[in-house]
Amino acid sequence: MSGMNAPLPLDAAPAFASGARIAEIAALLGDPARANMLLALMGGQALTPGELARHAGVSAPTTSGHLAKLAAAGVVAARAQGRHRYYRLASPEIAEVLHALMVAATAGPPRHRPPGPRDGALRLARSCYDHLAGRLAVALLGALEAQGHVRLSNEGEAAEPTPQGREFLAAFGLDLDGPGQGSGQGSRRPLCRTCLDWSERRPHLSGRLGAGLLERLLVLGWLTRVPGSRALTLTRAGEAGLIATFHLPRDWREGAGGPIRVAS
Amino acid sequence: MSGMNAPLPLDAAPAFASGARIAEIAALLGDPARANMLLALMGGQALTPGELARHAGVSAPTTSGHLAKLAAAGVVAARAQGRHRYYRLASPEIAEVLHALMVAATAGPPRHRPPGPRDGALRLARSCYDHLAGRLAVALLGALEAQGHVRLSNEGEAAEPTPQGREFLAAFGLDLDGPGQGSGQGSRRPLCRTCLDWSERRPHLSGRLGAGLLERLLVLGWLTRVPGSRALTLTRAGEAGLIATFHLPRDWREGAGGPIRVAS
DNA sequence: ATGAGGCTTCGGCCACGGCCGAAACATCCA
DNA sequence: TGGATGTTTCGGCCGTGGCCGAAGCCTCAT
Repeated sequence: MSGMNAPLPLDAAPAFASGARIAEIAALLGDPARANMLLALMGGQALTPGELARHAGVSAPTTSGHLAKLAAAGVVAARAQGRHRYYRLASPEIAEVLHALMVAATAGPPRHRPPGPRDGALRLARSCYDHLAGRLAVALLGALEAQGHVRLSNEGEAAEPTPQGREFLAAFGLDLDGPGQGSGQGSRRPLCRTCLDWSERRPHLSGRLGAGLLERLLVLGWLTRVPGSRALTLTRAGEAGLIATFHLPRDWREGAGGPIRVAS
Repeated sequence: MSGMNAPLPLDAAPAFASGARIAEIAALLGDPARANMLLALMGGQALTPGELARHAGVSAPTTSGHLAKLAAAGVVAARAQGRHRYYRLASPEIAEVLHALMVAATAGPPRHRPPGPRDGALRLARSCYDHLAGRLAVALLGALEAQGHVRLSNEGEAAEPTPQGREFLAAFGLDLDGPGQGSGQGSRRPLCRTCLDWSERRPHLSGRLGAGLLERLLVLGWLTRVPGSRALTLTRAGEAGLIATFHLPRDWREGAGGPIRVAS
């Protein structure tokens, strides 16, 4: 055995998940209003009850009640700030659950799935909890791999930065050894993972690396958030920067599914 | 870009998961009775309504109603066989959701988590949907790695069989190029993945390789199922075989958390 | 200080859905 | 052919929980 026997705190208590506790969480995600709120929170930004109420299409009192339940169960966490209360997903584990649900929801039977109006922009670039997703994310991972900064293995299931890649990313402003806000239990969040992009059906980067990359791109102003949506816009400076720095191919908008028309 | 641009059928329809559909699935998992049924099905065996009724602690009519709903939504699938109807989880995607829920349920706040009676046996070896989990699974992966049959990377996030390992596993009776029963949409299930063992907090093998391995171990009689439980028993022949063939360390029962006491 | 905006609490309405017992249906066995 | 076993359908009971409007708080702006 090699490094996999890292000093993980096993003693913590490996009790088994009870059906009751699972049902408790799932039931909270199982209400349309709450599901829409949580889906909005998957954008990664903390949102106020008012914004969440609009997302869910219910009144403020109803929203307040929902949020209280979600917070009590540890699904979301709140942070008071002046006159507002900002809610966010409580942990990466919860984001995992929502992600798995999204995959199952799309992979399922071919029911009627009305393509929403903003789909075009969402498919190009969006935030997924704390990292970048969409065609841009897929293309970016491709570019990183082509440059030898990241090595993919196992049919795209796994990714790992190369030594040269670490240097490159550090120069870009990423601290790969940072704390990485894992959820409790002392479990450190993995540095680099792939996450199946559920619109592109191809992997993109997640984990601490993916999160740091998105943060950096936002700070640089290369990407900007679209208010009230998970969609992200690639600025002109951003596109130029990504092409110059990451060698993003100029035709990245042309994926295997053809170019995406962004609704005007 | 490398092999990651495999011929995946993108045209299939990358519509976005709606809150409604997500809520529909989550609501189905959000009832204690149904959650317990699905947890039982996570054992990987197809079960009859009667068995599921006992697992859930509800009457037969109630169970029947639950199963009808789950089947209609594509969460479970049924197969009639004589006087019995065998139910199983409908897809790996659903198993993924349940797994994420189990992780979230254990990782959450330290609520009271009564350790069940069969915990000891479960922690040693159990089935997880279609592959092996528990301390034995973790030790087995460690042995495979030590023998150079599998290469782990990225903090245990990823695993991949080496050429030598493929040969070894083929000799053991595994067909690594088999179809692999992925769920619809032509998406082929990954060959080899790791899955965080949520009792050991360490990775073990899943994917087609993990599934094939468990199947083979059961066929050989090295592992046997404990009726009415997800627990698996390592037979004397099995332990000897694993030590001889896989070089499983003799003291595999002694994990980082100390030996496990199996309730008598 | 006074008002405005945002959020929460309270009270009450109503529907959805889980639960069971009884009975119908299906399948296998004798 | 009859009876035993497993499964589903039907009917009815009842609790849980989502929803809103009105009113109360709190925080900030004027």
